Amino acid sequence: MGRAPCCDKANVKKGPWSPEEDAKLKEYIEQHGTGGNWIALPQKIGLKRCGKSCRLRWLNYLRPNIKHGGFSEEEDKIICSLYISIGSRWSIIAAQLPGRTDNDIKNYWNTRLKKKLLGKQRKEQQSRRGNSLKQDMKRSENGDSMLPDYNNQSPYWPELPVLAVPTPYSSQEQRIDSQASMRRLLIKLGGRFSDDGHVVNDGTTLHNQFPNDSSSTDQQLYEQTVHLLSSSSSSYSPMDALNNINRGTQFVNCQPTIDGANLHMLQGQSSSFSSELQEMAYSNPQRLDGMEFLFGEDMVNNRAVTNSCESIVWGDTTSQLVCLPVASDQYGGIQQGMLQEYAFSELRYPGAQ
DNA sequence: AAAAAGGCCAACCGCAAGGAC
DNA sequence: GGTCCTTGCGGTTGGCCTTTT
Repeated sequence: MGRAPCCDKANVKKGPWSPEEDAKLKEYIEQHGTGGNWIALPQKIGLKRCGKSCRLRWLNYLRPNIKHGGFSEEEDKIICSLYISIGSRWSIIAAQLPGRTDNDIKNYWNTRLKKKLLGKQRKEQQSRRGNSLKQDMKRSENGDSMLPDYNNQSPYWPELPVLAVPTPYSSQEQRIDSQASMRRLLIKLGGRFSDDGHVVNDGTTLHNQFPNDSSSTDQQLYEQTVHLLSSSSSSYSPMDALNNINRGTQFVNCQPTIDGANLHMLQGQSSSFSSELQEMAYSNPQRLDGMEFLFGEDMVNNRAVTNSCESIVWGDTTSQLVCLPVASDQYGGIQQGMLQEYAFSELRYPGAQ
């Protein structure tokens, strides 16, 4: 038995909404609310529309305080940061941008922001490649390796935002709102708060909440969000509330989220763009200066990482909340990074090396 | 000036989660 | 506990608009 259709498809209008339909819907909802039942709503007001369509129209266009277009630099940064951190969870991203809808952000990302960032990065890559090609040829003449000089390249990383969350808060009220917002976000992602408002994070809690499974995106999502918040500017107020979380907390048997050999994505999201970013990050840990907020101090500073059997201690700093990649036995440290970058570059610029 | 290509965005679709019964 | 229904979400599509050839 198949699923029952949510509405009578034959008797339902599709396509763009007319001003009359908009007016009907808006007027009704403003006066009566949705009544908790979108499916029944169009019949009540005599609209030949599917309930889902009404809901979408209301949420994306008719409800008050909706902003369209004109994304600010600040919003760009937030979107980029959150996308890199949590992937295409548009509803969560939208929740951090008042007045923006998930659909709007999704469209904006797919049509503009993604290209903007990749374009920048490719441009830099090309100009750098021109320089390094000259160097390679010079080395080749001297009998040196043809492998690129990884130590002398300028940052490969695109000019991504360096601030996870902006600091537009000028009043205490806004700070509180923002804390509440972040709190809701963390709860949504699986976090819990004790009565005093602190995140409950006693090790067992988290261990129980998230299955011991490297594919658990919720766990990773939670970790990354906390990390994101904890690494942002100290002037950002939600951190005041979150700063002390996770002290002494352990993720028992926490699996690394990036497998060194297979270049798994940080959070297992399916976005190829995010994958590209993560690959770049992983293959170029020495180039992540200033990107601590996304990848953790250790990764940025090229310090030791844990292996899959170790617990990750959420110590005095929260910077280790992101599970870091493991250098497998097969490859080692810098060599691995070089190999991966070489392969990645080859993929992007076949025959260029 | 016209056609083609590309960009953009509103809306649709199908799936999954969660609640009600 | 199982089934049905509704909601919410992310991916995709179709059509309009703009730019390029």
